[in-house]
Amino acid sequence: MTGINGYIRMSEIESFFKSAFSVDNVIFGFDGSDLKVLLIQRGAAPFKGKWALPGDLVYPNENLDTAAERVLEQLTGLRDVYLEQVKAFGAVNRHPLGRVITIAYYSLIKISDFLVTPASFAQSASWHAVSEVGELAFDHNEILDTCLKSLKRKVRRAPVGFELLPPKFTLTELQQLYEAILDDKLDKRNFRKKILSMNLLLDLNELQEGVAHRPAKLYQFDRDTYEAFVAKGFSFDL
Amino acid sequence: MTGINGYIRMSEIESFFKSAFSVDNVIFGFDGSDLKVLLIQRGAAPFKGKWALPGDLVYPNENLDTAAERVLEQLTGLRDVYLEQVKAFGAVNRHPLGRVITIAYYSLIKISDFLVTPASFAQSASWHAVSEVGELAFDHNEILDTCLKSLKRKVRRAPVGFELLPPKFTLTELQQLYEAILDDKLDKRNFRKKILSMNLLLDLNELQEGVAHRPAKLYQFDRDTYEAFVAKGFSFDL
DNA sequence: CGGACTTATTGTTAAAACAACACCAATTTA
DNA sequence: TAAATTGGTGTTGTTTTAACAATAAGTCCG
Repeated sequence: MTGINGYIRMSEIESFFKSAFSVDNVIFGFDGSDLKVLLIQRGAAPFKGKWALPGDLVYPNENLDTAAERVLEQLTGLRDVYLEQVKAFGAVNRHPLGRVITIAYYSLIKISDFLVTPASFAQSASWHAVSEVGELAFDHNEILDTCLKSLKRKVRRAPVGFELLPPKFTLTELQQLYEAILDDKLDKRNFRKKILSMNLLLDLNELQEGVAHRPAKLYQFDRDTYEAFVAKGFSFDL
Repeated sequence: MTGINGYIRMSEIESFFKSAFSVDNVIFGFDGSDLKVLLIQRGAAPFKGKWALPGDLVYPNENLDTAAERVLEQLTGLRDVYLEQVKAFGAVNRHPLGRVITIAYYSLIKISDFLVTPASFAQSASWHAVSEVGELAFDHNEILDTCLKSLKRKVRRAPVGFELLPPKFTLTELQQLYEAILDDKLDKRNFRKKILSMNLLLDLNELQEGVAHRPAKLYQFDRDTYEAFVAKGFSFDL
């Protein structure tokens, strides 16, 4: 159906409208060696003091995606960020204060863009290596797991990894990012061959600076070429 | 967050609890040549008379998956069926009578099992070829599209196609199923080679009966072997 | 019973993708 | 100028994929 289909009485309808929904956002970042997730420390019950995914109730006149964007912006000040809906979590008792289902999203942000923390509650937000996250509030461990699996799948089939890197990056940095996400070592020569053969990287003819060894060439993701390829049925595959 | 995090007033909380959620279920079947979807004709406003996906509001103390199973069982009488959550749809105005977000699922059933229609509203349910579905109620065309895309992806990476076939089937039937889902012709020899090399089919040493031509061998999906493979990290890929 | 009809079954080959592997180059620093 | 560090590059054998067509086993009809 969806909804009110004539087979339930009006008095019953009201009891259905006693639920709420929220969005929770798994915000991923990459610091050069680890895949990280942005968590907040809860300042109020329930689960006061526990680490949790940033999230909020969805306003009555707000679209789900908009709510997820709002949560992200309130916490990081960032807009126009890569955002993907993953799954709804709706176990009856997942929220101690009532029936709340939550729609899980993940975002990919450039960790270096996250300098200030505009929202009032943000002073208690911090990055945690995904591999070292402890017990979270609510069912947030399950949500994080699901989003991480979803990211692993996604990153092999669409060039979303670039969302986590600064605009200019080296091939080694890119490889380290993939290794962190996939939790697996990749062969350097094969990786470079494959990535470069896709023609999605623009060689900037610039070199790294300030490193104590041979500087690497800097590249930039060529979004225009990518979108032209996609339009023609090209599929990224790693 | 999830929920009530201390940054909104109680009076505001109540207004959040004026929303409802539903599940909608894209029930796929296969009739030997077309991929089909089970639709119901709405008997009440809104969208009275329009075809729609079967769905219902989620009971206050009911899990999402359970609700999707219930919708399926009420319509078809079937239980223990392949069911997958796909996405939440929550545009503010998607439901004319209030804020209702819906969680979309798809199910895969053996069309031959669907003989009787126990639910009272089921007399108006019928199978429609996916390629010929017209305009549906609500945002159900979008939901159907999304579920179909999800099925196409899934069917290449996990052996779920078997859920749509009777227990005994021929390789040609299996191939036709894949062709219907993927909307693409496959090479017969390559298809058979690939499928058989996975060792997921049990040769029953039986032949088709009642066909006006050379009868084909019958096979059965070997779920035990599949699960043993999965446990060892094997991945189905078509 | 034989020929026409229909679908089932099977193998080869060339091209592409993949996996495994090691050495020299460029820069900084001591 | 030598040591340390990371950057960059090719080849080969193996596997996978894609393209392609002839024979086999039954049924049906005359």
